[in-house]
Amino acid sequence: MAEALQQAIDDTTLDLGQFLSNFPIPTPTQFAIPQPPEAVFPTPPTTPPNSMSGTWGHIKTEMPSSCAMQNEPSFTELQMAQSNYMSIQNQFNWCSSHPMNWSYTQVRGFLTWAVAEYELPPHEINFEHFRVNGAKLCMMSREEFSLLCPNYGDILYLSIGKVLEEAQYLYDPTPAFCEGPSDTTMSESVRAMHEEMMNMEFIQAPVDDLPMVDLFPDCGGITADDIDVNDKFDDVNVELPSDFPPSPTSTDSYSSMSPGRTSPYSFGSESDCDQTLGNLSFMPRYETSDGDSDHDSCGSSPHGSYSDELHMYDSDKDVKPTMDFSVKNAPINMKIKPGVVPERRARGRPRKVRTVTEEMLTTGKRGRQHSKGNHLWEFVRDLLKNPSTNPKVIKWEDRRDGIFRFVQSEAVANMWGRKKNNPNMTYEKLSRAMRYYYKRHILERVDGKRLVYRFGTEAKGWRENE
DNA sequence: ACGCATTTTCCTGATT
DNA sequence: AAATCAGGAAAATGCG
Repeated sequence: MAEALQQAIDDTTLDLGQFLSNFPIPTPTQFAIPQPPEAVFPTPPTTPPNSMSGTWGHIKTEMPSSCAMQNEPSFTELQMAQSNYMSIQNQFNWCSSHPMNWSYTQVRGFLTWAVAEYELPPHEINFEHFRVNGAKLCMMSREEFSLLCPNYGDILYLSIGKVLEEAQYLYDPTPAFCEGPSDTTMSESVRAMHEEMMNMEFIQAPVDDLPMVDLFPDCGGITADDIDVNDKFDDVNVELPSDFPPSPTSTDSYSSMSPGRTSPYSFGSESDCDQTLGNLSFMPRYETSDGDSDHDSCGSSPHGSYSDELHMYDSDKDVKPTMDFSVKNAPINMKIKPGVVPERRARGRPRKVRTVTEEMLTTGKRGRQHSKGNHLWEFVRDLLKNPSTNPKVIKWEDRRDGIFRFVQSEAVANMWGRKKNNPNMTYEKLSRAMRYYYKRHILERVDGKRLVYRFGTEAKGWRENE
């Protein structure tokens, strides 16, 4: 019995030394600086059965334990993750734990699932080649996947990324600084940097008995005040993994996932970046939306703010004034010409440019704009009906009168954005949509109370006996 | 193809 | 001071 247990432990845990060796400890500066834009890469073809939402490419990196304890994961993340991740268990029970925790058997289960899910020809995938535990699988680069499975390594690589993306929500507390300072006083560039940090995703060491790898012992070490606004990128070590796709053709950002990672847990190299950046094509911010929350490891290339800057340079739209960027280390076409004052961005919603390729890998559909049951007010109503969201993120103020309050406004926005495959959703935008409901009497104003709304005569289905 | 409905995005200004 | 509210404007998106 004890032997069997030990065997099981051996099978599920990883070699810590090896694990650590895969984590070159970045300096805070390296960590905080915005990464170059991420080439958009499609997600695997379908979300798991019963999943609540579409794709949402997140791969998290290790987070400081000191941070990990300060904030609980957002409800959105937990709920979605539970829904997606736990719903795809199969006979191997492979998704009952974090991929980093998987035994060889669970890895096999995952492979089995992937073969079925993506309709891969089983004879093309030699499971024996993947005789690794989950930790090792997660460490594998795209090239390694391709080596082990020449024709379908890419898909498997993306697939494990997808699974990690789902798994992260179950295991990952939001780091403290993700809730960082409200920053309307920050310069735009510092704000962008802060947003970049906020958008970094983190994976908590998934093995309970595995010591946390404290990569950033002082997670609060980086603050906006530490950053010289005018030197935002002066010491940027732009890092991209070696497999950073040059000149991506797959640009459906709504279905992008985590293209930049070499492995979900590894870091890229500077030289790689230099080689590839010049070939990248960039999309409008709206297009790159997934990337805001689509970051993977530190070697990846989150593209939120960085692409904004790029965008200033290649478009006369979608630019913000008062931004000052110097990207000494960036390729020439990524730099803002000195003295060029970006024009004010055009009003209205930025035009979207969409190109879809690699459709086989694309789950890719954006949440519908207004299909039945998909309206914002219905979504909000359903959150109120759901005991896992009410009262934690939204709650009744007066159940009978239909008055409710957003407890965690940004969490609700996050969830709404997730439903619509729009990671850029904010409470500000959501609330604008809410205000449109006043005219239609779906909502009524509740004066003097912030974050409080009331269902109107045209809103149905919110009453207890309805 | 077109118009409409429903957002989404951004903005300016006001209020809390 | 920051968050929120208000509502205009314009664009995106899906549906009929």
